[in-house]
Amino acid sequence: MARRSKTVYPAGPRDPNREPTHPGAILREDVLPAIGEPVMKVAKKLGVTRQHLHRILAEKAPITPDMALRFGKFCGNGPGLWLRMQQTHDLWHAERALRKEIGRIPTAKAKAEAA
Amino acid sequence: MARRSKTVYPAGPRDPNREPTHPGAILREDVLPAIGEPVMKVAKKLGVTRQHLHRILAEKAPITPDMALRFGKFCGNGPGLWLRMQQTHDLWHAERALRKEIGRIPTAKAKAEAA
DNA sequence: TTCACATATAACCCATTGCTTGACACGTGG
DNA sequence: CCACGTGTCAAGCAATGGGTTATATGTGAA
Repeated sequence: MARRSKTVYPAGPRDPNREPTHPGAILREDVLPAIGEPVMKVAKKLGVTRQHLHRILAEKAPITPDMALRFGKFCGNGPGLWLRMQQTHDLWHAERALRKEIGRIPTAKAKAEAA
Repeated sequence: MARRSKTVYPAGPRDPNREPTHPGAILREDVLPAIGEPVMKVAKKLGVTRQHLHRILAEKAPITPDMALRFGKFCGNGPGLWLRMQQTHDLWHAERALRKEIGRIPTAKAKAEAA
């Protein structure tokens, strides 16, 4: 099993201080080992360069909708999983980067329009 | 109520031939009217230019994680909704654009490694 | 009428991103 | 040696997100 977290079970609600797992980690630690094919061939089948696949595995490139569709087909589980993981990851980083700015945005109250 | 679909209830599974609603449509047709504030002021509060907000309302700019956080705070419902809508929208378009290419990607079978 | 303020759209510019190409060092097995 | 693989880097390119400026249109008040 992958060594991504010490938490075993149950996971409980997300810890906002831990960076959400990059989908590349799952691919690197779980998926590709299970497949057992060399990265070169996988990249070829996916229709991307081996360098780009490496960068995803190194968590240096994100899973775009494009890539989610490719992995989804290749893994047989559809694009949703990969896309959601990436989105969670992105959101976590954006939240950190914009925390101060978001704090300044007021919450709008719905105007009581005509009944 | 907005005139985005003839379907009333129940919605049923997604119709793959209909383009998923762009989040800008919800903002334009439901949210902003309910708020009742001029676009200029909303843009100011969100911390973006009014032109950019217009582009979103015209469905010509996407909801990025950045913008999702802003709308999430402003609307009080968090970024998830907006981000998911955009993702669904993006995925639908990517699926169309890459249909042929994805078809060529084989589905990998897990190698039966050591027991 | 003019003025202030709003909507809505378009063109341009710029920094960033996703991905490819090409190259490099390194390892392993025939 | 050589074929094949891993892993990383730098340069380049096309596309994108967003700001800035400008223009056309509309509306209510002095």
